[in-house]
Amino acid sequence: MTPTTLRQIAETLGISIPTVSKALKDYPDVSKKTKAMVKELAKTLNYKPNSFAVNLRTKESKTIGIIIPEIVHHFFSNVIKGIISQAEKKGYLVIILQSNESYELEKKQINLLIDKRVDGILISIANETADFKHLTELIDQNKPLVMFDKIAKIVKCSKIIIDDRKAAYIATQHLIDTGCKRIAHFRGPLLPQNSIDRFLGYKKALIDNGLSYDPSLVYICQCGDKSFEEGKLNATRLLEDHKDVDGVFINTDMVAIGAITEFRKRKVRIPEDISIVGFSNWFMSSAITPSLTTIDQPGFKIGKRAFKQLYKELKAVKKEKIIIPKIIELKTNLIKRESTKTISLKT
Amino acid sequence: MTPTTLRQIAETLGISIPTVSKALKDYPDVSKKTKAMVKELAKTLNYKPNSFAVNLRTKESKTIGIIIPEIVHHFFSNVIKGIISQAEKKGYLVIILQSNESYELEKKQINLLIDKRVDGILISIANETADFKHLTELIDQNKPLVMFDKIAKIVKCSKIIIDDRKAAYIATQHLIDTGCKRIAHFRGPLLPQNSIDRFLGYKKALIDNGLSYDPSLVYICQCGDKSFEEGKLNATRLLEDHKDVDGVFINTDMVAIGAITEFRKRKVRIPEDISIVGFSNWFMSSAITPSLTTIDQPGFKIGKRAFKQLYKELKAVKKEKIIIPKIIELKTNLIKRESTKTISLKT
DNA sequence: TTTATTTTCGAAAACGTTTTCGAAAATACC
DNA sequence: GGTATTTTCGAAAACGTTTTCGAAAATAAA
Repeated sequence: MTPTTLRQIAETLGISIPTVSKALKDYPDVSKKTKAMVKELAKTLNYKPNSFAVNLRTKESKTIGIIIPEIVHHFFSNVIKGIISQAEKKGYLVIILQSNESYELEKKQINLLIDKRVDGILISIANETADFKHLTELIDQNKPLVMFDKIAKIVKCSKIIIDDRKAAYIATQHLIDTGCKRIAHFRGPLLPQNSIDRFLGYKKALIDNGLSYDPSLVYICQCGDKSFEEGKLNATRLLEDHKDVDGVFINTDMVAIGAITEFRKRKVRIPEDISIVGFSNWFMSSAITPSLTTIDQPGFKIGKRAFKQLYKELKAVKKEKIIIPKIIELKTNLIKRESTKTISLKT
Repeated sequence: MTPTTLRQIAETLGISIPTVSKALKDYPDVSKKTKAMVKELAKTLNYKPNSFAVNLRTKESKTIGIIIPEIVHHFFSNVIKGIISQAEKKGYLVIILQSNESYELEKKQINLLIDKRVDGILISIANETADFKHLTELIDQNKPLVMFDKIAKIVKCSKIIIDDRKAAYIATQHLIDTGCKRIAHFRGPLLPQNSIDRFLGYKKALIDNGLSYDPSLVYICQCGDKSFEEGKLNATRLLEDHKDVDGVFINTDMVAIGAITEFRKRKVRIPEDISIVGFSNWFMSSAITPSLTTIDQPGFKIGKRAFKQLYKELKAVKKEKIIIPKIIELKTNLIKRESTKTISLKT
C-alpha cells in the first residue's frame, strides 16, 4: 500500500541502503551483479524516489514558479505554454499563480513560492507594482528571477522583452506611410513599461515624420476584462471629439477589435475612413472583417526563451557562479492586413 | 545567507529545537514567555519552515496537479483560473501540465505528478485517451482524482460536468422553436464524451420533434488550433452539399464564429437564411456581428467546484476515510443572441 | 513539610534520501 | 606466499522538521 522505499529494497535483498541508492544511480562502486539485482527489484516494486527526501538532501525542488497578471489571456497563456513545454524537457515542473494586477497579491505570491522553495521564478509584473523590494530581495538571495513582457527596468535581473517602442514606431510609421495624417492612439494603463514604450514609439514616429503630437488624441484603456468594451467606448469618443482622425494605433488587438466593431456599426469605413493597427497578433485579428493589421508578439517564443534563461541561471547558481543578468530582445513583425491601406494607395 | 532554521533559533536562544517548533505552532506545552521569545526572533530572522522537511515529515506537499489538453484555450484557462483561485485560498499550489490531447503524454505526466508526490490530481482527459489504467491506478492507490469537462464515465472518481446532452438538446430545440426545419450539426471529434453527448442531444431533439435525423448533415471537426478554419470549411461544404439547411448547431463557439464569417462572406443571411447556435459562450461570441446564440459553459465555476471536491477528498484521505466519488453537474444556460431568430418570428 | 498536580521542557525517533570515507574483500602483481 | 592495488560495500552523518513521551521544575493541595 505505502510506496516502496530504499530501505525495503535493501532489507529484502540483505544489503545496505546506500548500496541500493548508489546502484540505482549507477555509481561506479557497485558491482554489476548487485546493480542488476537492485534495479530489477526496484522495477517490480515500482520504486519511485521520495521527492521530499531528495529535495531535502539536494536542496533542489526541480520546480519553478510563474506569476502573471492574468491567466485568461491569449498572450499570457501562450507564454505559459512556452514555459511549460521547455520546462518539461528539462525535468522541471511549473507552479502558476495569478496576481490579478495586484501588487499586494504579487508580493504574497512571491513569498508563497519562496516558502515552497521553488528553484527559480518567472514573472510578468502587475500594473500596480511600483515598489520592487520583493523582487530585489530575491536577487539579493541569489534566487534566479527572470522577467518577461511586463518588466521593471530598475530590477537587475534577466529580461525577455520585445522592443515595444520600436514596434509601436513601426506600426505608426505604417499608418503614416499609407497616407494617414492625423493619427490617434489608444494606449494602455500609465504604469507598465510596455504601455509607456508603445506610447513613446507612437509619439516619436509622429514627430520624426513632421506630424504634430496632440495629447488629446491619446485615449487610455485598462486592457483588462473589458478590453472589447473599452475599444468600442474609445471609438465612440474619438468620433465625437475628433472627426478628422484617419488612423489609430491601438495598444492591444482586443481593444482594436472592439474599436473596429464600433466603427463598422457607425458606418465608418475601414481602412478608407480610418486605418487601424493593433498590437499582439491575437489569432482573432486575422479572422475578423476587416482583418486587423497588427504587430506580432511571439508569446510562445517568449515563454521558451524565458525558461531557457532561467535554466541557465539555475545551473549557474548550482555551480556557485554569479548570475550575469541578460536582456533578450525578441523580434516582432508588422503583419499587414485589411485594416490599413496598401502602400500602393498611398499617394 | 542561508535560510534560517529551527536549530539556529534554538541555539541562539539556548533552548531545544522541539521547543522552538512547538512555540511557533502554539502548542499548549510551551510557556508564554518562550513563545514570545521564539516568535520574535523567528520574525527578525525571517524564519520560513523548510517545506521539504515539512513535506517529508507530514507526507503532504500541499500541491496539486492539473492536466489539461490545451492551455491556450478560453474555456480551459478559465477553469485553471477557477482552480487556482480556490486552491490558493486553501493553501495549495497548483502545477499545470498540458497533454496536447496525447494519451502517451498524459500517462507520462500522471507519473511525473505522482513522482512529485502531489496530494491530488485534476484532469480533463485527452481526446486520444481510451485506456484508463493510468487513472484507475491512482484510485487504487487512494490518491484523490477529480475529472472535469472531458471525463471517462468508466473511471470511478468524482467528476465535475455539465449535462452536454441536455444542453445540446436545448440548443437544438431552440433552433426548432424559432422555425428551423432542417438542422445540421458540426460536431467535435469522435472519442470524447462531451462531443458524443452533444451529438446525441442534437439527434434526440430532432427526433422528439418529428424531424428526421440525417447523418449527412453531421460534419466533424477537431476543434483544435484550427477551429476557426474548420468552421469556415464546414460552412462551405454545407452550402455546397445541402442548400436547404436553415439551422446549424455547432460544437464550439470558435468553430461557429468561423462558420458565421464564411456564411457572411457568401452573403448567407444570419439568422434569416441560416440560424446558428454555438457552445461555450466564449466572450467573443457576444462581440461579433451577428452576436452568437450559444450555451454558457461556466469554466471558472467548474474549476472552483473541481478544486472544492478535490479538497474534500484530500481531507477524507487524511482522516483515513474512504472517498465516495461524486458527480457534480453544473447548470448551463442558453444565451439567446442575434444568430437565431426571436421566438416571435416563429410562426 | 510532604504529596499531588500542573506546567514546561527536551531527548529521541522518525520521515527517506545522498554522500563521504574508511574498511573489507577480491583481484592483481611480484 | 606476500604485498599492492582495485573493487565493492556499509557505517555514519546530514538535510530540517514533527511528535511522542518521560522527566524536571514549578505550583497547588494537604
